[in-house]
Amino acid sequence: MASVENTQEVDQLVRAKESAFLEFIQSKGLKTTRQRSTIVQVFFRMRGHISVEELLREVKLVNPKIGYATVYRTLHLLVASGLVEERRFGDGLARYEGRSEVEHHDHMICLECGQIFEFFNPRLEALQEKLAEENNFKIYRHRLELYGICKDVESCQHKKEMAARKAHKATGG
Amino acid sequence: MASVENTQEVDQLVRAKESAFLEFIQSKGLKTTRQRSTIVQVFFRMRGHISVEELLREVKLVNPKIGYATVYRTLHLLVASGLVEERRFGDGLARYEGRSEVEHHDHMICLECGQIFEFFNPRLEALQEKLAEENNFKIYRHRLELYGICKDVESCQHKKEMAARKAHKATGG
DNA sequence: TTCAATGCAAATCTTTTGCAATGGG
DNA sequence: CCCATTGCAAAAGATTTGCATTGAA
Repeated sequence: MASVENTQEVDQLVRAKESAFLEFIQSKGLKTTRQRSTIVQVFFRMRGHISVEELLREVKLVNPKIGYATVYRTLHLLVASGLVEERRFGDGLARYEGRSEVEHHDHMICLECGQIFEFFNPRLEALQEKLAEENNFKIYRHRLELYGICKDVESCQHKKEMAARKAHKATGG
Repeated sequence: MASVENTQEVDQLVRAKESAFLEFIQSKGLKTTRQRSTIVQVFFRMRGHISVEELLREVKLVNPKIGYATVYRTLHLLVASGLVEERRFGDGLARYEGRSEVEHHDHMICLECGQIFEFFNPRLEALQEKLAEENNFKIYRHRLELYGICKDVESCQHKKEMAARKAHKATGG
């Protein structure tokens, strides 16, 4: 689910993110370390909604001495810096997202294949603002997740229909 | 946050919920027990977004012998029966909601006082459906949570403003 | 009588923390 | 040099599970 990429484009993005992180680190009077550098670079080279375990696995390929604690601590710093967002989709473990965090977006989660799609709609955002206003509520942030079945490459909706038909056939005859 | 009520109306609702639960239990070939009955009755007598700990506390007032394990197990059955919904608002512990689950609704969570408000808007629902359709996605369920500051009885927005002003005054002079 | 349910404690899983050793500024 | 950071292991907090005992059907 969380793959690693290597292109010039990615290199550039990783460098930009890392220097933004260093700026944050320094602004707080904290220290730049080999471990933090490794974790940040590996993180931004990954794509998707990354769990701590997934990140640690990749980090260990670069430096096997780095452990859970440092990864957790660095992720917290990344979240504090605003470069990364923490999300929870209900399976009890945090996931971190940093690649496409520039613009806010919402999520569609496929219950069949586990894929997570991102989307954004201005009307939806506006409507939420309007509703909040009507209720004297000031929104700081929000979270919208649609859980269902996607019609992706492998066509989960198709598979689902086939399975249902098969089950019906089995019980019916 | 989770209070207990006693009115004829509530009695009736609790009885209805309990018999629905018994029906589910029996349909699955499971057994009705004193403990399950207690937990279900106490749960539906409570209001709000109930944590396991809150529920256990109330349950123990009725039967102190009942422990965490049984409460967890019964809540899972309640969720499986469709009478109760599990929610997670990001503080790392599950909350259960059963009282007003008849119609779907979304949530506004006040970051100041912790209160959780429920709301529902058909246009919002329709817009989500439309977006999903455009993306060939079939929604089974969704979750929308607005995090911010409420303007409730104690006026969190007012308190927030005062605090900011105070801080400004302190640093400014 | 039979097998699910209970209650306890132990185990699990994710995340955090204490602390001695390390290393950046 | 000073103090933040690391790495390990232990702790913490929420939830699950193993198992002997209890109790519904």
